[in-house]
Amino acid sequence: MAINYEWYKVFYWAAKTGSLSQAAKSLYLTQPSVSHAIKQLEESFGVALFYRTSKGVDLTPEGSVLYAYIEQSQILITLAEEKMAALKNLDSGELRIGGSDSLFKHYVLPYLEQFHERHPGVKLHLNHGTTPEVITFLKEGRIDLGVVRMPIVDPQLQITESFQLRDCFVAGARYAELKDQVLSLDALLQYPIILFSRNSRARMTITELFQSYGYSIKPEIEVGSVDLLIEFARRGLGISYVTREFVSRELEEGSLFEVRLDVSLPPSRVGILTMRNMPLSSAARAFIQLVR
Amino acid sequence: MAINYEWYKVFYWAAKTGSLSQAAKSLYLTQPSVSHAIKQLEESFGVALFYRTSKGVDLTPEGSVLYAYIEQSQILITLAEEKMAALKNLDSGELRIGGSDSLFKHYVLPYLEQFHERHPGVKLHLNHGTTPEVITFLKEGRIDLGVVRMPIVDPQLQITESFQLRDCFVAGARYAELKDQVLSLDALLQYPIILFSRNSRARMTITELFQSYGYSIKPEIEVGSVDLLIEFARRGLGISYVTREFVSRELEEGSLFEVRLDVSLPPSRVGILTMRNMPLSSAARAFIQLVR
DNA sequence: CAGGAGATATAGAACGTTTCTATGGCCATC
DNA sequence: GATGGCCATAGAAACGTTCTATATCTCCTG
Repeated sequence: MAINYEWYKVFYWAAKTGSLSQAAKSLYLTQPSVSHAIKQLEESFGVALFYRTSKGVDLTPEGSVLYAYIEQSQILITLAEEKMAALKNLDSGELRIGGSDSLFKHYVLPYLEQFHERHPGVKLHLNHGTTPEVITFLKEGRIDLGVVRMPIVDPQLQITESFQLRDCFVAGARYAELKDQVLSLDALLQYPIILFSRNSRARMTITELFQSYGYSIKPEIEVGSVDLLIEFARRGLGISYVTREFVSRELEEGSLFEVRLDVSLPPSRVGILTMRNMPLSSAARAFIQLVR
Repeated sequence: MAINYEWYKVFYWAAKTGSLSQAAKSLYLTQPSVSHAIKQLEESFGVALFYRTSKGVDLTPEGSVLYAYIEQSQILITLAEEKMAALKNLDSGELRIGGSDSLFKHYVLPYLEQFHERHPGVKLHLNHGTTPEVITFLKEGRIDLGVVRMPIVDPQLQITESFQLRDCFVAGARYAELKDQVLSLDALLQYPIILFSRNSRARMTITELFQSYGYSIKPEIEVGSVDLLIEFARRGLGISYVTREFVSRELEEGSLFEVRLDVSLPPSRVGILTMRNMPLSSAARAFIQLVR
């Protein structure tokens, strides 16, 4: 006869309490059910597991041997169930996010702080990379979600659009004369331009914009981080193309000002990427909920 | 929803094989059954356990956590089942027997040898004691079976009668003149008698026999072991009252001879005692089978 | 690009097994 | 001798697993 693992649960409680009636209570069953389950277990092994006494039941030597194993097994299952509950309640687990450094710093960080405050048991892993790298991480299962600039077109990905970002050109005190002007693209190109290095979405966007107007934008300086973009502009090395939301502090304190143009720069959104058709972890679900 | 421990078995195999179809084969189920079980487990936890891919299934991070526990648990259960099979097949386990030293030496030993040869994995424990002690051991669960002289009357005990023993008086060369005689009880009492110490069944039996004929038997010497009983008789210190089966070697080689009497001494049987209403271990069952 | 192979998901019916109630027997205790 | 607690048994009912049949998706192949 095949053994039903449920019987082990019954056996465990019967042995632990020394009473079929008690076991029945613990398991919210009736005593005959427990009696029946034990009987089937005994028949399966062809060995008696309990001595029936007037006070309850005692393990036979064979029953004791079985109990030694089953007790451990049941304890592990109990631990597993507690652990799963902890995972679901976000008392443990982990959240792995991919994205660019600048998005992390300016956009994800406040949410992460909030998330961590609410769920201190969840470990956070941040993997920075370019948008294609983030998508690869996602497809390889190395991260739970990616935070990148829109637009992204990929049928495998589930995209949740979030915050809107507007890019703009900014300059420092050195070009103070531009403060009150509205420049044409043509006029802007007379100044030294600082752009983010090639493989970024912002760079592609602005290049395409100039092309669509028949111009070609060629940066004087290329840098690899948003921080340098800002720093170079402040020091007057040129006019930087940045995301306005990332320089809000500098704009407020006046160390940078926006160079207005006579064309509008297309806004873009931050998208949260997850794998379509792949279940999300509780932590990832909770984080997306928070961001939305 | 309450978790059915059978689902863990399904989960284990699904995770182990990385395929619901494979798990179904291993468990002799159909694929939809496995799919259903996993689904219920996931619903119980409120967490996805597997990523479904075109090639099969992969554990989610949460599923991996669960698997770490469940794998151990299932391995323990497998070990338990193997151990129980070994116990039943008498590849392991133990057999605890209580009885008197003399019965062990002359009666139980050959059977034990045979048993041990057949089931070398079964550990043997011998506890010697008087008949009342053996019965106490039995009732306390310290031994599986007792080997004692009949008769025993105890409603709690299950008694299997076995070999017949006949007691007799034996003497050594010193009393060679008795070899061809048939003595009356009266005549026997003229000789020095050697008896086993008080609290033995044999002693009680012979005392009662003499009393029933109106005599009183008073030993010259009392000893505490059958070996001494034999040794003293051989050295001519008196006539010993022994179990004939225990001195068969001495009778054959002629170092002792039986002193015949004109009354017949009542035979007694060896009884194998077990607890009534208590299941026997496989080893005990096998041993009793062997002895009968 | 169409089609096949193989994977999982879903729906609904059938089957089997657990679970229950009711009862009896046993033992210890009062 | 009565009472209460314990386990075993019997039979019925309800529940849940398991099945067959089918759908959907992906990957691989001709």
